[in-house]
Amino acid sequence: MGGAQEVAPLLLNKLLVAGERVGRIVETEAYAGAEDPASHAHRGPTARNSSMFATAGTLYTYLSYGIHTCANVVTGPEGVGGAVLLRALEPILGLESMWSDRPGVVRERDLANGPGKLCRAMGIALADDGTDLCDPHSRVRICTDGTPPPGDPARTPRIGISRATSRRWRFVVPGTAHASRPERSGGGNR
DNA sequence: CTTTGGATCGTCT
DNA sequence: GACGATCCAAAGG
Repeated sequence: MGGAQEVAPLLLNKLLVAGERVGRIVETEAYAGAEDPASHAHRGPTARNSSMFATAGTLYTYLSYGIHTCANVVTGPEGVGGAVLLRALEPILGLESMWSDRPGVVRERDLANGPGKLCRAMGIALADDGTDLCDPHSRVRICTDGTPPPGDPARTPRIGISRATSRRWRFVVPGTAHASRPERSGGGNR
């Protein structure tokens, strides 16, 4: 496995499974280790981010703004602290559960078009931190239905951070209606 | 449509 | 004691 910024676009179009719920990943962000000032791993391992330093394929969940759970895929190698934040997905299976866990939502595309919403819709919690996403027996895991990652993912700066804002480490499936923000018109990709 | 501010709490300074 | 890898409702154009 390479660095987080290499893995992030490869996770696009993969399936995230949590119990009976399944969604297709359409938006990711890369966060590196000590070298990345915007990463939780920037200041080294702590009690909160310890699973970020685990082996590749580990789930790292954390509490955001005291309210929301966010989910990351650790990219390894062990001890580095690189991870990919899962920012949005397209609901595939288990829609009934998603609707009931997302009261007030009207449009299907609003079920999981944000990192906090994604965890809520999928039923992923802080307790799932440390899960082995590659183990077929895990409640939360990642697999594929054969759909390859897009050859030309949209690339933008990461959202919601105040440091290292010039790095364009956010990746989106082109044309998706399920990203956290609409496709910007006019295109243009580096 | 865009902008603004409140919610809420664990973690680190 | 301050600050978030966010979300939503409310208010303004």
